[in-house]
Amino acid sequence: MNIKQAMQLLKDNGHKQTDKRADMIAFFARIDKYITAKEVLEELKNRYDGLSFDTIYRNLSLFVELGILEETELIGEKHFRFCCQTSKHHHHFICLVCGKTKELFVCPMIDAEVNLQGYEVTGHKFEVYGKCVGCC
Amino acid sequence: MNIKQAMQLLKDNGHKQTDKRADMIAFFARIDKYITAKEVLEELKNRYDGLSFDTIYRNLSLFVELGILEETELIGEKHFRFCCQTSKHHHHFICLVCGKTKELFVCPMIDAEVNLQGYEVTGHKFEVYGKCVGCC
DNA sequence: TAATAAATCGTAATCATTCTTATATAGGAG
DNA sequence: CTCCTATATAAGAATGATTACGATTTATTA
Repeated sequence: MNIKQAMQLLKDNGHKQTDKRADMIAFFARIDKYITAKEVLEELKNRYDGLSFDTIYRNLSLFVELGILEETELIGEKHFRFCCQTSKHHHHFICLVCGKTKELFVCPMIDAEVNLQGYEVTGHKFEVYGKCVGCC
Repeated sequence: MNIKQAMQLLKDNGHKQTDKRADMIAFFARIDKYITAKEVLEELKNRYDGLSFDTIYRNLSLFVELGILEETELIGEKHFRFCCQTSKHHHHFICLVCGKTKELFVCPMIDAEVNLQGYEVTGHKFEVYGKCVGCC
């Protein structure tokens, strides 16, 4: 994912390209790690006086829905990050201190599905948690 | 994990063996799937008038801490299940309709760790989601 | 430029979970 | 068996994240 693509996705799905959305997307592209809704709010509050968190939350879900952001639950709170550029299927190591990630290209799904005949598989999650090199 | 073991773990760690704890543990052993705190509360409320949800929550975290229960976040809510008898490291397919699980004995961690030199790995999660045979 | 559908604000409401304080109880010491 | 003390519990308030809502504003396009 990149900024242009993301803005285009909004338009293509009948959504408006507002300054706040552009700023949110630019922020995610720049920071490139998992952050909370609160962190997004803090960042944008500087530029937009009286910014409502309803706006942040609504846009976060919209972005996830459109495939602009990916979402995961860390320590009881939703975290979001800009979808990777990498087109190949992969998973993440996630630093629980700073939220930075590292792509992991191993995936056990092919092996797992052999044992799931008759089951309807709708998704899977493989995440490795710890401290990144910078946070150790 | 089994009921006897669980009760013994309480005693060994200086906790009291109350009727409510015994009932919670028995319930988890019997139902054998992922359930929410609310479902535990509903079950025990029949037997204990004026049961506080604080009691449920406190005991749930205690049980997780002692390794009696395992915990995961499904659809924005914590779910708990009795730890499997199986001693071998494994993961789960989880039915998002009924909470039932199926053990999966593939794990990508060995392969993943090769790419995580210099990182401190503290945990990992591999879960497959969908509908079980009974819920399809 | 006007019309309109979508976005935003401000705030209230909700939902799961945790905290607090007073009371009750399990389990060990005597 | 009885008392003592640390632990557990009840009741409800408090918290923190998230969602909902009616009124207002704004981006788009015709």
